[in-house]
Formats: sequence, C-alpha cells, structure tokens
Amino acid sequence: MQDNKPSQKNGWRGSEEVWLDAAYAMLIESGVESVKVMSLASELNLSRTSFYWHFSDRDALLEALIQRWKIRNTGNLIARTELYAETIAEAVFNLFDCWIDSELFDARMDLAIRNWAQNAPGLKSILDETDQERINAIRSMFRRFDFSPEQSEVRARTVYYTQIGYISMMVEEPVEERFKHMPAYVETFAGQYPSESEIARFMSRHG
Amino acid sequence: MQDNKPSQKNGWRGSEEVWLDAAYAMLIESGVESVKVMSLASELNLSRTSFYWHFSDRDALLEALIQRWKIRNTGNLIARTELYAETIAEAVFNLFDCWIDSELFDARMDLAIRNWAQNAPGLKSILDETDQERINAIRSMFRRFDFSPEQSEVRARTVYYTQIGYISMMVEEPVEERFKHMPAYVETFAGQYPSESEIARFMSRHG
DNA sequence: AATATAATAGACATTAATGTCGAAAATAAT
DNA sequence: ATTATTTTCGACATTAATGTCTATTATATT
Repeated sequence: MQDNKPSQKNGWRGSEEVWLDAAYAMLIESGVESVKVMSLASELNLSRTSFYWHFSDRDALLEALIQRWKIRNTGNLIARTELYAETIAEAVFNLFDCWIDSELFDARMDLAIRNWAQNAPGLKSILDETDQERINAIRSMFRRFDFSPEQSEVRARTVYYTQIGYISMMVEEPVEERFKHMPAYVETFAGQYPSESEIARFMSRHG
Repeated sequence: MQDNKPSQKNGWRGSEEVWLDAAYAMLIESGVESVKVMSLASELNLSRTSFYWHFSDRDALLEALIQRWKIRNTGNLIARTELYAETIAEAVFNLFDCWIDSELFDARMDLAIRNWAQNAPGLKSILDETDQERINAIRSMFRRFDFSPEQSEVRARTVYYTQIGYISMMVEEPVEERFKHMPAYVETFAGQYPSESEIARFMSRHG
C-alpha cells in the first residue's frame, strides 16, 4: 500500500490505478455490489485473472476504494466551515461551495459509500465518525455567530441532513434552478436573508 | 396477484405471505441484493424449491415487495399535511408525527426502496413521482400559511430533504433526544418558535 | 542482445445462486 | 375413507462469480 507515485506511464495496459479507476466508476455508477472482477476485466479488455497480479483479491480492491474516499472527502468540507465570514449568511454560502464544486466534495462517492456502509458494519462506523466530525464543524460555525447551543445543534443538523437527503434523492435539477433557490435556503438555515453583496460574492465565485 | 384474503391459517407451512414477510424483513435489514430465495428458504426451514410454487420467480417476489411499499407508504404523509392547524408551527408538528410513528410512515422500507431504485430505473421513476407528490403536499401546507411561493418551495424541500437525510444516515439517537430538539426544528423550518400549548399538544400525542 | 522482471492469459477448481421437473407427502374436500 | 388438491422436496441443469497455478508474453534493465 501507499506507493509514492509508482512510475506511471509504463507500457503495460493494466496497473493498480487502472483497475481502481474502473472500480471507482463502477462504484459510483451502480454500487459496490456491482464492482466485480469479471465486469471490470471485460470493460478494460483485460483478462480477469490478471487482476490478481495487482490486487490480492476483490476485498483488497474494495479496501482501496474506501481509502480513496477517506483521503478525498475529508478536510475540504471542514475547511469551508472555518473560512472567514462577516455574517452567518456568508458562512453558509461558504459551505454551499461544497455542494456545487465536486472537487471540494464528491457527492456521488459519498452516496455510494453510504449505501455500501449499510451492509458493512466496519465501514458504517467510519462513516458515522465522519458524519459526526462534519456536523461538529458546522455546529461550531453557528456557535461562532452566537447561536445558542441548542440552535446551533439543530441548525447544523438541518444543514447537513438536508444535503445528505438531496444527495440520496439524486435530485436532478438545472444549475440555474439550484442557484435561484440558494438565498432562500440561506434564509431558512441561518434565519436571516443574505445581503445583496453576499449573494453577489457567492454567485461570482461560480460560473 | 391481488387475492382477496386467501384463506389464511390453513395447515401449510409456507404461503405467499410467509415468503413475502421474510423477504420484507430481509429487504429492510440488508437491502434488495440479499433477498435471495436460498437465504429465505433456510430461514423459513423450507425447501428452496417450494418457493416456486408460490411465486413464478425471484422477480415476482421483488415486484410484490414494491407493491407492498406503494400501498403502505402512500397517503398517510399527505394526509398529515392537510390536517387542521392554527399556525404553521402546529402544521409542522402534525407532519412530524410521520417521523415518529412507523405506522404512519415506514422509514426503513422507504430507505430500502430508495437504495434499490438506484439500480432499477423503473423503480426510480416511481420513487421520483412519489417524492414529488410528497413535496407538493408539504409546499401546499406552507402556502396555506401565507409563505411566498419561493419560501414555500424551499421550506418544503428543506423539511423533506432533512428527513430523507436523517433516514439515509440511519441516525440512532434516544427518543428523548429527538423530542428535545423538535421545537428547535419547528423554529428552523417554520421560522417561528412554537407556543407552549403547541409543544404540549404534540408531546401528549406521543408516549 | 541477453536477462530479469512485470504483466497477461488460459486451464482448472470451487462456490453460491437460479430455475425445472417429477415424485412424494400433507392437507382439504367429498 | 377415499379422492383431489395443494404444497414440499430432492435430483438435475445452468450460470456467474471468485480464486489458484502455471505457461507465456511484453517490457525494462544491464
């Protein structure tokens, strides 16, 4: 594990990374149950058995997928909650960046992991901890703007649950639609409507 | 399909209902992938092959599960949004009954169906429609209390997404904890803190 | 060019699942 | 009690998946 950049761009058709990428694509597309050595092999036009040169078995591949998620989906969200903001509305807008920029937060991966965790108790524990860390960070954000402990707790959960719900439902709506509603979401979550300049600052950050 | 109450309590060990109940339990416990004729048979101490007397094949069983969900999880929620209420806070409390009483709304089944739908496009369509109907009903509730169209739209979605998120995360918290936070959730969703009597009315409805 | 290493692929073994068929057994109907 | 019906079960066929072992091939190193 943990090769530091194995000399990529060698002449071989397969590699740990190639199999992992295919597995990732399969995972977010159809769930962990469909991450099968057979399917990946035929997709990559490689013999099924040569998979076993790169990974000891299917479980090792799945473990690598979890590692990838851990590395990518930790930190960014929390960093967003700690960004400078003059009002709670601006702070909520900062967090919203995560729901728009998949570089900051990979929603599809998060959903796949969440579904997978339902049948993998070990993963469920890790996910529960992760969720808790994220909620803690959002709660602190509200506390910094002088919401009561109770208010901060409930508003943090509302913000987070709302997003998890949105992801779980795989809502497909045009981007304009999403942006249009953002100020009203800020008002609901923060209890105050954002100022024109706050809206403008948020909008200008995104295309 | 659609027997009108087949003479139950006959002397046979198996029946459509017995298999279906076992499948239901398996579905909400471990997801559709693990609803397997083999597992169910060994759980019921019946020969695997006698399953095929009651159902033509595994697909027929899965279809029956979907029917059960359709019948049970439609109507109740919408009815709750239409109940008499003097304030929006009271109306939101009325809806909250669904999240507490599993007779009104079977959250575990809903989650299982939602996960299943990710790999079953036909089911996904049905689920999308169902979600839309529920959100429409909640939106109408806010409209009745004179929230603007935009406000009603966003608050309805916040209420619904929050609950779907809560279910998806399989949050396990003590009942007291849940009840303790309810008024603060009402405040967030409705924009106004519920009155003492509204809280009392809600609490007294539940043990 | 020769050699070592990394990667591929085919033959084999195994397992878990679905589904068919016909014989046997349990129950219900007369 | 006899007969008919409903249900159960075991033997068989099939499929899709995992994983091992060994020979071969492609690439990299010297």
